[in-house]
Amino acid sequence: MDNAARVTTLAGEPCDMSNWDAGNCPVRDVMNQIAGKWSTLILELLAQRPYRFGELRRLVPDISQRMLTQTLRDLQRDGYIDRQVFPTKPPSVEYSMTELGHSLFEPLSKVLAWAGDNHAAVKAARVKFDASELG
Amino acid sequence: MDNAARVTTLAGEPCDMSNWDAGNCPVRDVMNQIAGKWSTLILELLAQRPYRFGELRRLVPDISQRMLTQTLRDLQRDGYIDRQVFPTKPPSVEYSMTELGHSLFEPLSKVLAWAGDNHAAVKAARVKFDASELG
DNA sequence: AGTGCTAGTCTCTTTTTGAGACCAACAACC
DNA sequence: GGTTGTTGGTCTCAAAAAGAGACTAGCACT
Repeated sequence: MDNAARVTTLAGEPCDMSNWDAGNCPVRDVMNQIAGKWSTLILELLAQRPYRFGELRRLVPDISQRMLTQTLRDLQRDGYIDRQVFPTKPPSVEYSMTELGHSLFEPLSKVLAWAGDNHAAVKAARVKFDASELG
Repeated sequence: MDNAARVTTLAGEPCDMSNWDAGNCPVRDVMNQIAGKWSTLILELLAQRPYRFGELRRLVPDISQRMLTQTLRDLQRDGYIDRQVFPTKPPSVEYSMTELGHSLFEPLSKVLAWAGDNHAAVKAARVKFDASELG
C-alpha cells in the first residue's frame, strides 16, 4: 500500500518489494551466494584454471577446511563449478569452472578490477570516516 | 616456498597469497564490504536516487533496523554513500550515493543484471544438485 | 612400524545476525 | 492536556554462522 512498493531495478527487471524474499528476488537469490566471504576468492582462482582441494587450501591460507568445503559445495550447487573425483591413491578431487561460472565471472571480474583500481580511495575514505568519528 | 605462492589476478594486480590478509589484498578488502547480505540491495536502491532511513527500511521489509543502520554505516565508511541530517522535527536523515559509489555500481550493476538474466539457470542447477544428493 | 598424503567430517568456541523492546523530541488529534 | 504517531536510531538477548583444531580411512613411501 506504499506508493513506492514497486521499484524497477537497474537490471531492468521489476522487483516486487512487498514480496521480497530470498527466493523471489533474483538479485538476492544469486548474490547471497556470490557474496560469501570466500566465494569471490575461489571463483577468481578457478577462473584461471582447475585446482584441487589441497591446492585451494594452500592458496587461501586463512580459510578453514570446513569453510572451503562448504564454499565449494555451495558454488557447485549453484552450477558455477564442477567437482570431479579421480580414483588415484589417495583419491584426488579437482574443481573447475563451468560455462555458467565463466559467464558470471565475466561481469564479476570487472568488479574485482574496480576493487584493485580503487582500493586506495576506499582506504582513504575509511581513514577520513574514522577520524571524524573520534571528534 | 610453494611454487604457486604468487598468483596474478584477473584484475591485473599481482596478489601475494603468502601474505594474504583482508587489509593487504584489494579484492578481499573491498569485496568483504560489498559482499554483505544487504549491501548490494542498498546500493541498488541508492543508485537510483537518495532515500531516507525509514524509506529504505520499508523498501527492504525483512532487514532489521540494526542491520540497516550497520550496513549504511559500513557503506558510508568505505565512501560509497553520503549521510546527511536535516534538522526537521523529528530530524530526518538522507542517504545518497557518492561518485565513488556510482563508479563502483557501474560494474556491479552488470553482475546484478547477470543475476536477473541467469536466475533460472542457477535455480535449475540447484534442483539438479539436490536431486543427485538424494540418490 | 612409523610417517605422510588425500579430502573431508565432527565438535567446540567465538563472532555475526536477527527479533524486538526501548529512547527523546516534537506534531497532530481529540 | 493527554494520547498517539513519527523520526532514526541503540540495547539486550537468542539464534545462526563461522573459525580452530582434532579426528578419520586407505594407501605409499621409508
